[in-house]
Amino acid sequence: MQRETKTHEITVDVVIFTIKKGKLQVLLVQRSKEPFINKWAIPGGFIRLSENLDEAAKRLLYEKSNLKDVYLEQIYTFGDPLRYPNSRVITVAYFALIRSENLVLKFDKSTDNIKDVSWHSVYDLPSLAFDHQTIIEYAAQKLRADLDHSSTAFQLLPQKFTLTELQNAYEIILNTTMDKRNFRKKMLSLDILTELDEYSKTQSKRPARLYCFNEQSSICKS
Amino acid sequence: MQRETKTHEITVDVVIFTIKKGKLQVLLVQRSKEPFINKWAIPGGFIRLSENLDEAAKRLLYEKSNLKDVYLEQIYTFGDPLRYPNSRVITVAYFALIRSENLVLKFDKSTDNIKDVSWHSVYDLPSLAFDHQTIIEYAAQKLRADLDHSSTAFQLLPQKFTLTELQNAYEIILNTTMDKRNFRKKMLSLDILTELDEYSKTQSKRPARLYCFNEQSSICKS
DNA sequence: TCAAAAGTGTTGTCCGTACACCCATGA
DNA sequence: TCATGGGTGTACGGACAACACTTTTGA
Repeated sequence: MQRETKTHEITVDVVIFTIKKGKLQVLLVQRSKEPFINKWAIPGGFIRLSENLDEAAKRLLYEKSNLKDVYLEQIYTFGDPLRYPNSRVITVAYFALIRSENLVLKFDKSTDNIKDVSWHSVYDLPSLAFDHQTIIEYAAQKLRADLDHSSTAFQLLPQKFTLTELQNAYEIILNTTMDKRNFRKKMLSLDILTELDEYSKTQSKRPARLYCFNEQSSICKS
Repeated sequence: MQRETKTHEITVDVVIFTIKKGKLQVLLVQRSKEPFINKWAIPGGFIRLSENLDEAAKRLLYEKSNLKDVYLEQIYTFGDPLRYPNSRVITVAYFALIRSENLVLKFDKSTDNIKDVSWHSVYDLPSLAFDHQTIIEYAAQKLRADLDHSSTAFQLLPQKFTLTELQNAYEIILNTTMDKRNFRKKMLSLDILTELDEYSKTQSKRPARLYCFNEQSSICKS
């Protein structure tokens, strides 16, 4: 990180959320060099001159997770002069939502200066580099605020899901519990779900009906 | 603006809102040089290495309006590679709310490269430089979204105000009309207003009771 | 036949909305 | 005395919250 302290640098950092093992988790990378060697951090990187901020976030996400077509949202821009030691780095924070089933972690230790990559529950984070603790808190707060007003939760579920799975996602994100009947009534009244003629054949006792999410009232593919 | 195109630059732009003549207005500056000579723009500028983003916005606001202690909120960060001709400038947009009564416009034509400064209704904007039209739309949208959830509207009113003035502010910002009885009932039920033993002595016929806003339930100074 | 999760309705409360008239004052 | 804006209450409907039992299946 040789640089003079005369200029600002600007990065994009991406808080990657998934639901895994019944918990809301974020993808963290462990740094293999100073500053904050061995500390965990959210993935990020510099913005190329040719790309806009969303594209930069998308590229970083692809580099880490191999995933495209992921839900991404800008959260906030952090620019405290002291957030980065020995240089001025302003970062535009994003969050991404991915279905953990799809994920193939992909990282290159030599070029990325990363020692390890893994998931961590948002309620049990290791010691984090920079102001990344704050960024994750902002991200989680925005994710929760988004839940009501959009199609956010579906981004974390497989294409076909049961109402119980959907409710679990809400409960995990909001860290609360909800009444089953009220939840179903509400969801079904929103006209955003298509009832499929398929049932889950999982470990449970009674098979549950599967639904899919209609974005823009298009019919889900069966 | 001598620079190479190899680096990003980062600025803060501030959409300054006020209510004036019954309209929601923004402060715009007319550019006296290229690019976009003669076009109007929202005030902005570079971030100093020693200041964080909020401080930069605060300073820019002070330089333009002479006001301190103003309500400021980060909106969004815009970074399209083409938003600025011939260079890459990423901007962190803020909005500010000020009481127009207090305002003394202050600008220095020679150093600011500004030809003129004036207020414009958000519904009747001149042709704007860069992507500033988009930024103002984002700002107005966020301002409207904030109205319910916080003390936002009070930032645009004098310390003591009548319920009709408050309602007018809401109506102007949301570009709608509201029922007087319902509005008053709602506002009074929120426990955020202190009823004063004072009445407006303005042009109107019957004097109206004045209220003030209790931030954190502190008593307004009389 | 049992265990485990799926599925299903009703009731009360609260909040938002619609709606019209009298009051106090200055000119 | 009149014109102008200030000030007030009620009734309806929709949304949300609380609450418990039956059904279906696999083991």
